[in-house]
Amino acid sequence: MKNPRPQHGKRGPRPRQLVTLRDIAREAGVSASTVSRIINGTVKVSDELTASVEAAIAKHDFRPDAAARGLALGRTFTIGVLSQAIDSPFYAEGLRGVERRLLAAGYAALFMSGNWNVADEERCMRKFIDHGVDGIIMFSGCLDNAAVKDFGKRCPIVMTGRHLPVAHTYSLPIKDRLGATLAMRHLIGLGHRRIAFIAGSETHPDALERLAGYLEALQEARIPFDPRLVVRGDWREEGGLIATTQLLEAGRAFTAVFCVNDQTAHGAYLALFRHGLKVPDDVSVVGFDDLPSSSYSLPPLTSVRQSVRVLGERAAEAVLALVAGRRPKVESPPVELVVRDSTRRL
Amino acid sequence: MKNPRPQHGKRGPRPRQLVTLRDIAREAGVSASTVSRIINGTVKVSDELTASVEAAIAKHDFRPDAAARGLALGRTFTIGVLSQAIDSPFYAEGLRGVERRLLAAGYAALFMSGNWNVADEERCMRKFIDHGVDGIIMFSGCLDNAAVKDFGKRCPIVMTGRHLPVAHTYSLPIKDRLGATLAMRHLIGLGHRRIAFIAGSETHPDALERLAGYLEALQEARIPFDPRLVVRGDWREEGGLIATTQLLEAGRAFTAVFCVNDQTAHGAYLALFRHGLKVPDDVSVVGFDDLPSSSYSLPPLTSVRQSVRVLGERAAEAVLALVAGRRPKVESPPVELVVRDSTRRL
DNA sequence: GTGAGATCTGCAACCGGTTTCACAAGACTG
DNA sequence: CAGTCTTGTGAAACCGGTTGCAGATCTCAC
Repeated sequence: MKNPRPQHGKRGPRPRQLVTLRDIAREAGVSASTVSRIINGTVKVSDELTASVEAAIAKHDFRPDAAARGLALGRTFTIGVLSQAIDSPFYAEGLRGVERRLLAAGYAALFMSGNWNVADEERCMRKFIDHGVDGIIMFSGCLDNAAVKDFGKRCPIVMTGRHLPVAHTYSLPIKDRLGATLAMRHLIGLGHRRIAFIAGSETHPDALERLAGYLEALQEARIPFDPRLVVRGDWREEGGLIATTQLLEAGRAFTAVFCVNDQTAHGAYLALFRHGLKVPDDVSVVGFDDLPSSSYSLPPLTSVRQSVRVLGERAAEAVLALVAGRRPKVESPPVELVVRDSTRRL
Repeated sequence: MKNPRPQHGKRGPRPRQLVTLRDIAREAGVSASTVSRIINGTVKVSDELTASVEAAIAKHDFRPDAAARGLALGRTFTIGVLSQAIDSPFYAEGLRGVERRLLAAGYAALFMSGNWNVADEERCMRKFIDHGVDGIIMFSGCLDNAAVKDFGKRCPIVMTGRHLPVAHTYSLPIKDRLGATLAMRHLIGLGHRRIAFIAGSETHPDALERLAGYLEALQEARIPFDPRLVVRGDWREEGGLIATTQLLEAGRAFTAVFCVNDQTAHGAYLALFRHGLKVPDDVSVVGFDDLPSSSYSLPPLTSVRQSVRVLGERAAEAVLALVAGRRPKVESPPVELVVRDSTRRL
């Protein structure tokens, strides 16, 4: 005699499957294989049987068990998405894009945050593998290439930012340098010569490239580089606040600030505000990323826009292609400068 | 003769499991059950065998297949988390809290966005079920009670905001009304009498409760309610901008604005700015939620704080308890008013 | 009427773990 | 030294889907 299925709360963790494919098969008077075929539409089944099976499915609101299907099929229809912090407005935009695209394809996303440190990133990646994701999207992580390559052996990976020539891996570059020069040319075109730069972390590739763009634009305009106008931030408001305060208190003369990203610019705003300086009357400010909130800052911020949301969508597109065994054919979204009210002609 | 395992890109979607538990067993000269027991520590196994099995595991970097384990165990160690939008700074904070707590417990989170509409929410919930999540966290959804109850039959649910008396369901109320009265009392205490309110959507329970708090505080102070001072927003910057502009252009006299949330307040800021009004000199503004960015708005925003991150952590705590068959013992985080520079005495 | 071909369906073997149960060996008791 | 109790291990049966293969039925042509 078969013992009854374990009930909910007691010991059995889940009530297992309430109703299984074989239950449906029995009820409809067919075999399990037929039910499976009808659900997946893999082979033509007579209308008669289809109808009776569908009736049984509807009656019990049957949904095939994900784990069982995953086991049989060898895929879980889940993609791991690694960002640095889910509550960073920058990454959030990207995740949004990823989510949309994946959902449309019937995939779900497992989001995890690397917190800007290697150990956490590694842990996340490991967890992705353990959860059996079909693919991984990495938003410009700090994991070294060898490690990524290693994970790449277990499942396809799409990276934004970095380029990595590994099989079953795809890279979606971010046009950091170009974006930075756009911002700088804008300021220079308005007559600014003393332009400060609030940088990101010293190791992050995106940060380095943006700095490179800053330098390139200066050189292009034959403006001598003054290292005292470059201060390190931390990608966040706080860093921008501290760095700008530092510049101001050190008495550095500057008429404009280019910030490595919008959050930094918001911090800079506050520092300027506290020192009684007005944007753009006293100092012009340009950001990078064009966060949604930036069009609501006071004054609305001029910023470099490379839609992170679109980047996310494309990354999702690419990872789906990899999973399906196709070669992805997607490009990074275009970069442009969005001019608002935080910059003015000298 | 056994045919070789399918290779990566070609036909088989995934390379299946590179190395299985039975492979390890064979290599270590033991049975599969022993390996399983060693991995999970369910039963004591002799040190000798343990050592040789662990060696084999390490050698091949073996990781048990999630789908297979999920099938056998009846759980997937995955929790579905429904918010309205992953890129909303409000929800992002909550998701962050959820993520932390779940990760610590070895669970992963499947995040999905309901986009403030019932159809999407329902679709998300269905997807959660299809993916076999062990539990669900809903951040104040708009799904009706009956539907939630229905999903509750399939897996445990924790809701924030709403209260729902259903088995295997737990609610974590948000102290909307109390928070709103705190904000209002602050303004009234500063001498304001003409206080506008920018509301949220008309149906959302949180929005209604905050409105109720607004009314309650007015009544408490014996200030007559002027319906023309209440305008509907949409929880976002844009709604705040439009609503405030409307108030200003209709020539309504007011000395303070209480906004249903911080994003709305940021929109209000911009509207006031565009009309040449200064905060707090001309108009005082109070928000709700105390988003991280609010301490960087100009001027820094006075706001009601009920840590959404902590709320997320507690929700995660609760859902883990439910999954384990325990009764959750968690409470909503406290509410307090954070006074910054956007309000002044009349 | 029979054979070839096409179409539909069921059996049974898988996917890769976990767990019940039985059994063997060692530890204790009397 | 027989008998009971513990303890460690393996064989085999699950979990709930998918799918290769073979057999059944039906069509059509000669």
